[in-house]
Amino acid sequence: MSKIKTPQAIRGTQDIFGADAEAFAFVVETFERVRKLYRFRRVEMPVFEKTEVFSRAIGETTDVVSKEMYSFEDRGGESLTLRPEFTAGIARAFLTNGWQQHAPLKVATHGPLFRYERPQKGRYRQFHQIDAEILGAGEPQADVELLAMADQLLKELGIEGVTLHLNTLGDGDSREAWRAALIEYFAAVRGELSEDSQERLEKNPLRILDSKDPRDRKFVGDAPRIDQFLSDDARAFFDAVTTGLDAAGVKWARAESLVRGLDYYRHTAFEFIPDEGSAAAAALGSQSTILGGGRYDGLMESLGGAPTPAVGWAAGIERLAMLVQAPTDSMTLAIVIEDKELRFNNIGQMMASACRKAGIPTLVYSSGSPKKRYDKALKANPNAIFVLGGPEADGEVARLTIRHPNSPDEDIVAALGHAPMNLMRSVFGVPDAYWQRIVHDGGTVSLLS
RNA sequence: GCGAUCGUAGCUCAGUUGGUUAGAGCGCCGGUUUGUGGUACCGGAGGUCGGGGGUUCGAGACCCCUCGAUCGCCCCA
Repeated sequence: MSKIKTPQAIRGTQDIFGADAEAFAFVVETFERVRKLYRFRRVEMPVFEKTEVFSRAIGETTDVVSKEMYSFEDRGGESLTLRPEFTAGIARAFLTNGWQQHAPLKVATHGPLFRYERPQKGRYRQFHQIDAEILGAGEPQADVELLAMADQLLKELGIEGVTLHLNTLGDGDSREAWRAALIEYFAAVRGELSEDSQERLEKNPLRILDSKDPRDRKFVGDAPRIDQFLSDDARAFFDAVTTGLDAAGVKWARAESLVRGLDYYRHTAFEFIPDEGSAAAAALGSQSTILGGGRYDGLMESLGGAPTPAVGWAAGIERLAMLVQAPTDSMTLAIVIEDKELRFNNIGQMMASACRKAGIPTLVYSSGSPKKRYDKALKANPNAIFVLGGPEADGEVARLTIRHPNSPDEDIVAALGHAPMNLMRSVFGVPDAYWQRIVHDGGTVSLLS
């Protein structure tokens, strides 16, 4: 009989547990709270879509589409793809559900995304993002509000040392003119560029601007700048965004070489990036962007819809979680059942139930030797321990010992309220005043029949 | 897709130029002690040394393949 081999987890997936899971939840909870402050409406989206949703929206030549998608055929032979991002699916939903009627529509969501990449620090094949979009809003104030929300979120998460890097890619015409000028400029020095950038020259010349290779960097400084190609409208739009951010108290830095990888971006493009040398930068390894997005006025048309201006961002939950300290649950009550008689287990469960209904996180220890139970309870670092034991003196039916392993804690006394007190009174006839004093100071209650 | 490092107990790791029966700490289980419980001590369970092949009298150590992990490149959140 051969031993069954335990299957391994899929490469690049994570089983998140413990402090990491708490940090993850803290990010999501904070996002949910902040998005409500800005009245973004919650949406739930499918995890997979027809492949064309992504290939048309994101662009066939992008890395995401050309080599990172999890695509498969369903039983009907249709090509489906696990979503590599939120925006394309939301745009599809906007069109197929007639959400034009709600425009301008502010929506927020979060969940898993999938990209077939080599995993490394802060990058996974299944990863998770929070996402916010404003659909059907062409005015720069939408960009400002969206960024103000992102800025507030990071502050409420307690993330320090991160700066909003902001750029404009101009409108469609500006972007094309700039792109043409960049190709002309870099083509002239083609042979001196890095191999990667010679490749980029064909596929995505804008990306040469933020190449890390020193062979490229020496040419980047003198490369044509978007500002030279901005139309009056595009310039006015960007000015409105920047002055709006100043008014909203959002700090930002101009990043002329910031371009975003996906085809659909127009006008505003931005990333929140840790400052060099900061603790955040160290925690993230080579991954720098924690939140990124921009305006995608052309996207709806690529999906066959009417021209619809929109702007949005997404942030990696794992990356944010690496930068936050989740608040720990402050108050815990541990109930240790010392006697092995079954009825003590039941009394312990009644006590726990009463305490939990009163809002106190409560743990019950009822397995292993009495000493082990107590030791385990101590390791949970509770504010108070109730030890429920059998009778030790004549006339006793049970005794309850209350201990404060750390220091006497007023809060837990207040938080307990009357629920356990009432329980003790009804089960054992303990007077209120006595209970109050015992809980407060620690000690033993003798429970008489 | 490319590169570097790594893979020994549940966890963190030792394991000497290849040489008897593969070790420690923590954790887990059991017990003793401490006369009021987080300590200390004793004992126990737990390993096909990631998997496969090769070299050798002999491989956890060396070689090849493979899977996985970590970090970096590309790209991205």
